[in-house]
Amino acid sequence: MSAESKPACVGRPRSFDPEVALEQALEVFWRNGYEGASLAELTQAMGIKKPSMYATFGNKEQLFLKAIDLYHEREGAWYKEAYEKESYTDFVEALLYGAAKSYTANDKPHGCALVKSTLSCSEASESVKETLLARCNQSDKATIERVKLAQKMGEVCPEANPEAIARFIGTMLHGMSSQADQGASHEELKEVVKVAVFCIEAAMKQPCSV
Amino acid sequence: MSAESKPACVGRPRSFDPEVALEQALEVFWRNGYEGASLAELTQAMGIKKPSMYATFGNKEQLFLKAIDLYHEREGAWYKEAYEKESYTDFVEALLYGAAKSYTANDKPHGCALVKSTLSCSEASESVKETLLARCNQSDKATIERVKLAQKMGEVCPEANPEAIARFIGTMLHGMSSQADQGASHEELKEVVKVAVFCIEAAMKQPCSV
DNA sequence: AATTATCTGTACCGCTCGGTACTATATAGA
DNA sequence: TCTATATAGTACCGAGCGGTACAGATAATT
Repeated sequence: MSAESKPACVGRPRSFDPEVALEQALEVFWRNGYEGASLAELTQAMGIKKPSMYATFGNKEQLFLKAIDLYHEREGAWYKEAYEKESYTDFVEALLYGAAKSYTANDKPHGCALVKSTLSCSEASESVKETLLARCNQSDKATIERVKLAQKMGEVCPEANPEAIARFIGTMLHGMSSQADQGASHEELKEVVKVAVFCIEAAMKQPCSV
Repeated sequence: MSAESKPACVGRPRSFDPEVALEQALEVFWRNGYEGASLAELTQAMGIKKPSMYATFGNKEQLFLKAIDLYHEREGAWYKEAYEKESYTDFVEALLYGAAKSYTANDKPHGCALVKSTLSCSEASESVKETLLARCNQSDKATIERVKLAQKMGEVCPEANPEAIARFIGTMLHGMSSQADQGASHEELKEVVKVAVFCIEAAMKQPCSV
């Protein structure tokens, strides 16, 4: 962070921890999306007043982007773990089951904070939406590369279209976020993943045409 | 409709067609979601002033619900067609390919109006969200029944979990809406469906464990 | 022509939004 | 103790929100 990197050892000391405040803000954004979260609700959750928030984080948009950074740090663990799996099927299973768990954690808002925020951005906040989309594209590209690797290793048949398979996985993740947001439980999402994984692995035993 | 059912042959005649105005409103809601669509933008698109809109449709919420009714009438065709297919695989293919086409039509906003609106409802408009969720649940139940029928006809193995399979299909639809909203093309969505259909049909040739 | 009923358009309501000017307060250094 | 610096809190800004009161316009009825 840049805002609190200054020692600020001269004036009146800050009476709150910016990191903790950012966690509270993230929870509000996660629950209500970027536009749905008002400054009044945000600052109340953070336990500070508006001028303190502006002095520390800049404005609502920058606060949101920093909160999303924190989201990646905190909630991106299952994502990284999936990419560390050696086999392709382990990767897919870790990704989907990890999402099922992460999207339905009891003490957090349900669904993916990124997907929710991106979808709930109206035209009024296009710049935020584009930043979020750039992040999503980054993830999509990583998935494509992972599928290409699997193809090279013979785990996915050579005729397959890696972009399409990666987008299929991305579609599942987006859909699961939507389902979780609308009230699906961890058990229900696990059942969905079970179906998806069974289908994917059945397809891998078939002569490939896709 | 109830608002324009009165002949209203006494006073000054209405100078616009409520059905046409509703179509314009639907397009705005579809593009921006329920909360993201402002009355100013709505009435401008409808070509009328706010008091005319309130006199004809009640308020923003009722206008939205009527617009969603119209959405079902107009855009629900592919959905009904899928349910008219005799075989299970035809049903699944019609449903998914129909969604791919409907969600990326050139002259319309991309994605599913229902899914988009439901996801972009913050806590401020819970009543709208619950109405939309009730509709979604209705569709989900229909899908479950369709899968159960397929199971009875021997097209899906008897050990399978119809709820899980139906929710998997629903997850695909939600995910595709999200992808379309974020810019995926018809071609890209068709590729995704191709992968999904290939996987599903491969799974059907397998001894079932799901 | 007068009356009555309905619709149209302007101009406004109270409220919330994101954002800020200004004052009071708390610390470090001189 | 006094000054400089940075934060905290109050009270406010203009803009946009959903919604409406009211006066003017347009038709059928008497």
